[in-house]
Parts: sequence; C-alpha cells; structure tokens
Amino acid sequence: MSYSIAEAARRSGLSIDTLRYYERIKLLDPPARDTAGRRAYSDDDLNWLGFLTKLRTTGMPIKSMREYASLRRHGVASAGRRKALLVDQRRSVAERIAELQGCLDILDYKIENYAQVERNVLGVEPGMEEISA
Amino acid sequence: MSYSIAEAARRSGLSIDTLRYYERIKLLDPPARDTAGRRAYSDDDLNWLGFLTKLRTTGMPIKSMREYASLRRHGVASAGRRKALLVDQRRSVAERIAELQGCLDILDYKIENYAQVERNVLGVEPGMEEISA
DNA sequence: ATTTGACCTGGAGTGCACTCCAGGTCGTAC
DNA sequence: GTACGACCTGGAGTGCACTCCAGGTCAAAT
Repeated sequence: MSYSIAEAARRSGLSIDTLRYYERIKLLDPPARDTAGRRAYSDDDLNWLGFLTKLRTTGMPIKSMREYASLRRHGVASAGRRKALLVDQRRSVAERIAELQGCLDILDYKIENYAQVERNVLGVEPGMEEISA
Repeated sequence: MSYSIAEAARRSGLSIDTLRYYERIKLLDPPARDTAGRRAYSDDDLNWLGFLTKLRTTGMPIKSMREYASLRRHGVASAGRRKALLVDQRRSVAERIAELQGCLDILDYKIENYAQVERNVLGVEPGMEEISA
C-alpha cells in the first residue's frame, strides 16, 4: 500500500509539515513519488515513522535519531552501534521514569497538604498556607 | 541563613543566569539584597526553587509555574486553584510515566531483536536486519 | 592605589523542533 | 476550460527556555 502525505500524517500522528521536515533533515529516506511528483509513503515508511515517534516520545533528540537513521542505511554492519544507542536510550528512559516517580510523590504530598488546608479552612491560623505553599 | 547567587545556584542546581532569569519572569520573588546590592537568597527562596525545579522536571511549562507562583502571592484564598493545578500536573505526570513505560517495552523488544542478530551473526540471511531495524 | 573576582543591569543571541508562507503545479469535478 | 483542492519547493518565522555579552560597581587582597 502507499499513502498520500495527508494520509501518512494522519496515521503517524505527525503533521504534514513535520513529515517534510523529517525528510529534509534525513530522518526519513525520501519516499517514492507518484506520476504527479507527489510523495507516496510505503508501509515500511509508516513503520519507521512509528518507531521514530516512539524514540521522540522517549525524549531522544533529533540528532541521535538522525544517527540511528544513518546507521540503518549502512545495513547489518551497524547493528551493534544501533543496539548500543537503544540500550543507552533505554537506560535514560528508566532514569526518567524514576525521576518522574519521585516528582509524583512530592506532588502527592503537596496535594495532601492542600486537602488538609481545605478540611481545616475555617480554623486555619494565618501564615499556615505559607508553610505548605 | 542567606546565600549568594553562586551558592544559591550550586544548591538549586540552576545556573546563575537562570536564577536571574526566573526572577525577571516572576517565577521567583526578588530576593533580599546585601549592603552592596547583591542578591541574598533565604532558605525560603531555596525551598521554593527546589519545588520549582521539581515542577520543571515534571515538564510543567514556565507559563503554568508562573501562574502557580502568582497564586501563591495571593495567600490562602488561592489554595483551591493551586491544588487544582497540582492535581492536573499529577495526572499528566502519571500519563507520561505510562507512556514512557510503553516505550520501554518497545525498546526492550528492539534490543532483544538486535541481541538475536548478534547471536546469529554468522548465519544471518541478507535483509534480516531490515526486518528488525 | 590598583588589581582581582564576584556581582550587577539591559539586552541580544542560541538551539531545538517544528510551523508557516508565497508562489507554483497537477489532476479531477463541474 | 476553469475552478478547486491537494500537493510541491525554498526559505522565513515561531515559541520555549535559557545563555551569553558589554560595560559597570563594589569590597577585599596585594
């Protein structure tokens, strides 16, 4: 199957402009063109875009995604390097999750403070809100 | 206790420039000044900076942090709104964690693919790396 | 007395990841 | 045959969150 840029945008969740931008910066190999010169994305293209958006979601900078994309063009010889990139990213994602978990705990603590302020709203002494703010 | 801007930067993990920037955009109330006109941060200032960096870590945009900072200046009457902001952020952090967890699974899957490629590196048929790339 | 180093101000510059625009080409629908 | 909508290109513009700079002040050390 092949898809127009609008359809590829819809399926990938990226904007049309972003698809062209990714192509320009070599994140995405130039897709096929139809007789009128319009882009015709393949299923492979869409799969790759799907993976790219996952990497993006993990916070991988475009620079690293470009490196991965470039390695991919060099075939199986680059598999080790590609794996290393992914292992590295895996580690950074796990760290990020732990960090966010810590923030969640702090938010819960703060929210609980506010809930207590609400329950005691009639008897609160002045300045108390500053302690919990 | 009071701290020079260099000390405040060290303790908050923010740069000196960022401290001045946060003050400019009203994330941080202007700290006290010493006799020479240099900033003298209080423990309260430092605590607030600590919380701000937590909010930042959760991905809260500066715009929202400014809103929270501004509400804080309006005392206890704004506690409900502040709590709502935190509850909202809590939800978005939980979502983000789930999203990252999903990405982690995909990375593990890919990494495992590469590990298999490595184990079969002598017997791999051409094109196999494309399937897993 | 002068040098040094930390600090000050207002404003300009940076890097990232898009996003938008003007002006043009195609193929189908009326 | 022309109006329309989707697409094309190269390039400029945007929003965010800083980061850097020039030119100046001040207090302590030499």
